[in-house]
Amino acid sequence: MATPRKQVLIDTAYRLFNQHGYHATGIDRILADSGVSKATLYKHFKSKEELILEVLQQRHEQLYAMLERAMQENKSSHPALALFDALNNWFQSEHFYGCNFIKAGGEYPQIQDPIHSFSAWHKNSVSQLLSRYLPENQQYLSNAFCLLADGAIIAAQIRGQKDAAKQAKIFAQQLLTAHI
Amino acid sequence: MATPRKQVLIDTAYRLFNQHGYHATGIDRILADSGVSKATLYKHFKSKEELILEVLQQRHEQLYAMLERAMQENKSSHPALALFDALNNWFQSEHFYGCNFIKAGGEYPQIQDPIHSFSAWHKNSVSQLLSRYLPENQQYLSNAFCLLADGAIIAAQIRGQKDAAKQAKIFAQQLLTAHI
DNA sequence: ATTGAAATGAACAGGTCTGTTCACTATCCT
DNA sequence: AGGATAGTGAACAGACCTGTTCATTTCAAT
Repeated sequence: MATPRKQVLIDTAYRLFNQHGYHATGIDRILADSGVSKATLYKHFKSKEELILEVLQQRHEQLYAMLERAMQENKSSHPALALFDALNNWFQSEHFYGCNFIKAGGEYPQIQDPIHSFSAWHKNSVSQLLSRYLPENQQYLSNAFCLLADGAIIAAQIRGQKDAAKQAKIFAQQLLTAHI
Repeated sequence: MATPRKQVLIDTAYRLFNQHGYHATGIDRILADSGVSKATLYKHFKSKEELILEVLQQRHEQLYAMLERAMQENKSSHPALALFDALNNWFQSEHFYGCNFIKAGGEYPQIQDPIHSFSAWHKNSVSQLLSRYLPENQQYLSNAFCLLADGAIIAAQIRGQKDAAKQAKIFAQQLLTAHI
């Protein structure tokens, strides 16, 4: 069963946005790479912005599910630390181009922009997910883990520091044990 | 004494890049806002890319000098912690739109791109500056502080969490005291 | 007052951008 | 067989993009 055209567009756009950025990726390039006609794109999405939002929406669902699974499986000493194992796997993969939401929030800096506010919402929901896997008396560490995680993403993306997640995990561990 | 045209262009471009991003800011908008003619721009800069690089260069010098001064003045309990006080001041200012270098590295994702590699170089030089203000036996904390700092920048920029630097400072303090 | 450097304004070239429209085709369901 | 659904290809509009060119103006230093 062939992939529906709409999904082909989303997948292609996702890849191109990652490789080249949102503004730098034109509609025509997405169409050429996906082999879909322009009329079809504008039947499924009323604008480029809507396509971007759907790409981010799907990416959010993937990521959220992946993190939740990782923390439930709990291979690390503490469930919340599994976040950094997941990050590490991501950084090692060929398809790591930084965080979509950080980059989208950077390219659309106005907080009232739907793309920016969706990115903010995503980051908030990850923070809340994290706090569900921290004990009652260590809720405040959710913020620390978010800082370390986003910092690691930046280090890996900008500086090419692919071991950033491993380092972040060590520091997160130290914070956990510092206050038991 | 009037500001030279070249500097007017750099200042205007800096503001517009911050407010709207690099791709989203066209040359014509920079010219209109600065009141400089197009011929003059292309006498001082051979391309838009060169203008971006000079904007980043000046920003790097400002930032680096500011951080070095903050750590030398050393109003916090530990010189390296002054980084977070500086970040906090920045986040509170009206002119905070996130880190130029993170956003530039996001909009120009190819590591061989001069804009991306300059951003990487900037982040590395801040990391080295930091390690100069950490004792011999705590050098590894330079990485931790970088992660916390960049994470705080993202939290403030994307999520509007303006107290991110204050939180980051607390966690940095805990890491410092955890290993004395 | 003259010269020379610096900047201007305006037009132009050649692309690229998003988004629209329309006649036509392929496919599946009944 | 007939009709609905989905997609194609191509052309078009109108705006915006970077970068070039050149005749003209401004202005400070000599």
